[in-house]
Amino acid sequence: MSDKKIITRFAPSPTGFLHVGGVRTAIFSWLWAQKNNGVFILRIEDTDKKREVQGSIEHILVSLKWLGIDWNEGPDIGGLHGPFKQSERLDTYKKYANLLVEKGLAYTDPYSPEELQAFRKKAEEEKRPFLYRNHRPENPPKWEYKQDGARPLRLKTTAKKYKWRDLVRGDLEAGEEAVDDFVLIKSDGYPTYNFAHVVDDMLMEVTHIFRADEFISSTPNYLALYEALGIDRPEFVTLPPILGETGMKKLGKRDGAKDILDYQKDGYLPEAMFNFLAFIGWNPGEGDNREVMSKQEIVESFDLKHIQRAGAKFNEEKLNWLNKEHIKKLPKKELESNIFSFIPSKYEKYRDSKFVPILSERISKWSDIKEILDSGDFDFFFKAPIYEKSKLIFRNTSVERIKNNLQLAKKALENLDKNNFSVSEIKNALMLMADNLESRGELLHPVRFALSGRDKSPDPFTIASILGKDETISRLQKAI
RNA sequence: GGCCCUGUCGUCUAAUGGUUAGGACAACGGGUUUUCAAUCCGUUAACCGGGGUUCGACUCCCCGCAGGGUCACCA
Repeated sequence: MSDKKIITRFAPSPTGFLHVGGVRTAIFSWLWAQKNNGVFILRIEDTDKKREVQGSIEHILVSLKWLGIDWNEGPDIGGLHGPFKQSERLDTYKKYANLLVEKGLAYTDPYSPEELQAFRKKAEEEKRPFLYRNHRPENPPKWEYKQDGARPLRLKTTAKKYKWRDLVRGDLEAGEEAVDDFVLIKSDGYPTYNFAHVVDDMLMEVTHIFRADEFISSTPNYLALYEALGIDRPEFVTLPPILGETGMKKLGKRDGAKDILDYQKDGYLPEAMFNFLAFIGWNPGEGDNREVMSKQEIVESFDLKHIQRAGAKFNEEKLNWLNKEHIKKLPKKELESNIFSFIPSKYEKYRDSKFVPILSERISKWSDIKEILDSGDFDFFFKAPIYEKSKLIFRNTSVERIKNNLQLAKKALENLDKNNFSVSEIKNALMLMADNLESRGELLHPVRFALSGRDKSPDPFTIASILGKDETISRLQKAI
């Protein structure tokens, strides 16, 4: 590789939200730029006025920022290679379109949409690929650029095989059926993606193009355009598809490709999301078994060599696990403030440091907190439990004995300092008692049940500590 | 149908001719001072098939098979 500055880009179209596939592409491009001290450009491909969705540019910027993906040049901050919205670059496309017309490499499409459709239908019926160049007009009208109602402009291609190198897939080639006279400028005066991205990547000096593998089949067309414009090819880095969890098909909106910001709402950590997405189609390889990695560690380890070729299924279970791992790494303060902010206001009473440990070990994402509290499993902390006598009994210990054991426990706890009613103090006191008995369970189980009134709950020491000395003693007395 | 891509445990993957095919998630079993959770330990589980090349193939070649992509005035 030369000492040329590495420049990558992410070029979404503002047609809605960013889903995991798009973000993954952004992450890989970003990583490669970071890794090489290069430049990462954000470009908005708003050439399809019909599909454009209001507000989606802002939404995209917010999504990337949430994940900690920043750009050196982009629509909001400008930069050397601007403007960064294709709708603001129409003169540029027009200029290069004219250049191709002058060279005799582009021509006007004289057909109506209906005529085209008929050609296409015929090809399909004959089970042949549709090739526009089979219908190339003899004497096309002179091309006229108009904002609207013009004739489309097409590239005049040569039917030939193309070969190229992909940094992930290796040497690729395609038959001449893969090349066709595609549209450069649409009848509304806007360029197509196929034309605009090639011109822009050239002018923005992009060195590496990261994109998903559905673009492999159109690469010969791009190669034809590079030739026509007389420019060098950039490097191609093809990413494997992300597949839906159910099938083999590419993850689309239908089978759950969510807005990446939905994961923020669900309470996933951006670092975990980044980590997870970076590992869809990449890993550090070479016996490096790390999976829980910080963004910085990923940047340092990132390479093109270990980008996968085969598609990978989106596995939410693993995402949950990974998110939990990242939660565990959070500093105490940050853990607490996150948990507090995800406790719904009607459960405000639970916004207390005492609840942080028992909540944090039971969740894999912040939104699980609401589920736990909604389930009522923790209600007993603020509501006196109602006992079902049979559940107080431990195995086949007699009622008398249980009562006696509860008395013992109560006595042990009464001796503790009210102001130092900590988990470890309580544990010491109760264990001392329990160890004198036949089994620890015959003391610990009734105590836990007396405090919680539930089959399942955190351990008795933790509950007692949260309830405080007075409430603990009172519940024990009630149970007795 | 043409062109093209892909193929290791259920899932994500390591391995670049020589390993008892390794790790992680999930599942299952057990331990950890009673239950849940957490944690620790362990178990089950894979090279798509068939031919070659080679002393030796998950790794290289060929032929199949299966899955996917693409054939837009969408990106």
